[in-house]
Amino acid sequence: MKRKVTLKQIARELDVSISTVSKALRNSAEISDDTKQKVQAFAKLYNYRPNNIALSLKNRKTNTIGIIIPEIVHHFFSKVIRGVELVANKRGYNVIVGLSNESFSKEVINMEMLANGSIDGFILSISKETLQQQDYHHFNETMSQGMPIVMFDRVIPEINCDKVIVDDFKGAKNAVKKLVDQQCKNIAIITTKDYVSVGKLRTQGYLEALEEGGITPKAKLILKLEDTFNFEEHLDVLEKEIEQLFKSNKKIDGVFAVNELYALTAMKVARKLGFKIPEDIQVIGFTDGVLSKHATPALTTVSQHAQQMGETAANLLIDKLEKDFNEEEEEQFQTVVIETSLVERESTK
Amino acid sequence: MKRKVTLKQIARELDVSISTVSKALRNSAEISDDTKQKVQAFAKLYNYRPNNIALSLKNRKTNTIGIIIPEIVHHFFSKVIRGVELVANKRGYNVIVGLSNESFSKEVINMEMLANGSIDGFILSISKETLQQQDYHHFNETMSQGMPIVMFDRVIPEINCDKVIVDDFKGAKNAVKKLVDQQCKNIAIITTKDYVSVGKLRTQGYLEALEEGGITPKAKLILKLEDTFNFEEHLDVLEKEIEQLFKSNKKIDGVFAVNELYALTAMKVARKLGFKIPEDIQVIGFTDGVLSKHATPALTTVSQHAQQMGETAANLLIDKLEKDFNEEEEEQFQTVVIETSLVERESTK
DNA sequence: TTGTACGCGTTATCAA
DNA sequence: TTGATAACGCGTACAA
Repeated sequence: MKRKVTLKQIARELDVSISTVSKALRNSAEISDDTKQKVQAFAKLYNYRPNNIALSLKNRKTNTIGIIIPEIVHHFFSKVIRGVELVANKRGYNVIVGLSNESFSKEVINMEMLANGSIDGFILSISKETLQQQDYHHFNETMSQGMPIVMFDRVIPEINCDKVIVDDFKGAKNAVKKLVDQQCKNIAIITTKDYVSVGKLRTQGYLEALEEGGITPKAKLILKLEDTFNFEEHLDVLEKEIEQLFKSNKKIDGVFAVNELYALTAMKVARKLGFKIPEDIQVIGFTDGVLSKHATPALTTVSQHAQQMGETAANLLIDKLEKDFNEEEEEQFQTVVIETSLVERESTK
Repeated sequence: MKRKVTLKQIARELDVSISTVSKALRNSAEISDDTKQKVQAFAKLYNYRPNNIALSLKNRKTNTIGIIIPEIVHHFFSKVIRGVELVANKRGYNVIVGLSNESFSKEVINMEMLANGSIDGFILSISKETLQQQDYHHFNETMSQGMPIVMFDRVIPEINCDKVIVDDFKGAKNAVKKLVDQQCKNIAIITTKDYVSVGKLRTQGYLEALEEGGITPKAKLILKLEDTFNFEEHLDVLEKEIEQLFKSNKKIDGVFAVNELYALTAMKVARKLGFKIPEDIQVIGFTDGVLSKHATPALTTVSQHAQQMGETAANLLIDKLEKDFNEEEEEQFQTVVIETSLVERESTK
């Protein structure tokens, strides 16, 4: 079990100095062709590769991006990672993943762990608990130490950093507009409590689409669910909530759900209650998941273009990392909005 | 934009030596309480944290695990990552992710990149292209440099390393046995070409279950699909293949599919052809995905316990990393088999 | 009780 | 053309 070969070992073996070896390997003009040949041949034989850690220490640059997400078993987030990884690799960076598991403390710990020299910058989406507690000191501290952050999807307007977001408002509005155009008169929305920024924005889009369609929004058609509750594991609770919605509003003919699970559950409950989709009730979800495509009927959705979000975030971050610090007068932050698109499937007419 | 504070800066500021600061922070008995207090207070004020990279270089240990997977937008793999991350974090390690995208060259490049000092060991699942080409030099080279590898799911028997696998054979056999017990007489299997080891093993399980059930396997009930082809994006091709299977074998009353997509597509096609599930045809899939749970009807599956695989792999790797090298005479490799379990839903009686 | 020196692996600068 | 030295940030054995 041989260790990785180092410059020092090559130097000793060939009876030259370390710096000669280093220069020879980088094809420096200072070194004679003779020595270069000798060194390079030896290095090749022993498969020499510079040690990344040593380079990181010397250059004070790790060429590694940290990505902190609330959950990885989730199509949206795994697609974002794929996008980040794609761009990162292309531009010579590695990606190190931290999961907050929607917990504030895990988010903080993970970030501190990585911020101590392991990475050059963060790409992250804020955990629900953090959003709820509104404690953002760790973001500000990280940035004040000169480590850039790019936030995506779940972002905070008050924090000064690059952001990549979906146009939640417009995406929701277009979706609901579609329902209005299809002659739906009683359109319900299944959404989250307002502290989840995306839930709030999507609700606003819903409201505006109704207004523009000449429909007066009704409070009882707005179902706001506590999103910290783990519905994935307690589907029955979710089903009851939605069943209640349908039962107390028998004229519902359209549903806009702010995520995939809500949408699918709505379809399931509706069917159970004897409604036909899309004949009696049309349903649209807001998601990038796989469930929609394979559901029966296949769900019409607002696509978020998750991979593109990841790519954009990675490019923003790396651009910042590689920017020449001299030329910039004032630090500039951008917010890139990724346009959504409506993917029409079978749950709408 | 202040940089991260280092021992050196604290030393200069307090007019003591670097090592005094270092010792004071680690609460060494050598240092006077007075100095300790002073140093610790200052460190706290400036939020001093040791630089991970420097520690890695010094200790020749990064406390980071590299995980290489073929694809991240996939429930099985993302669940494995979650398992790895969970254990890794608990034991003080970070996780750095590399995607091979099912490509041999990307797998090699990614591994080389990480093997040069960035990580202490690998957890990986082999790409399809690598399996097909049967070129495993990069695994052997990595290990010969003293970097341990734990393979999961897609493994190679000939390679000497720790492995975590699912009992594909038994899982498949149990599933098919279930169909036999339910009085299915014409059970088809939708599987992959044999170079994907899991496909092969699952096919063998299928065959043995039939034998034991007193059913003679028929070649025309075995559909082997080219798995390098991207069915997810060309679903119509997959549908045609399966439709063909049903049409030329009208008596099919049971289907065992080696993955989620095949199973769902089989259900879809069967329904299209007028069959009822599970009345006319019962279907079982082999997967850990979400689609199964939310499909209509919900799909009975062989669960692989992906997260547990990840946890097991991480524990194996870290155990090896932290093992005292003196006490070991001969390097021992283990293969841990994770038992599958049959999750019965609505697609079987 | 404090400080000096060294080494982890690399590169850049300067001296020989 | 080659080599010695310093530096990146840290911890520790040893000297003062």
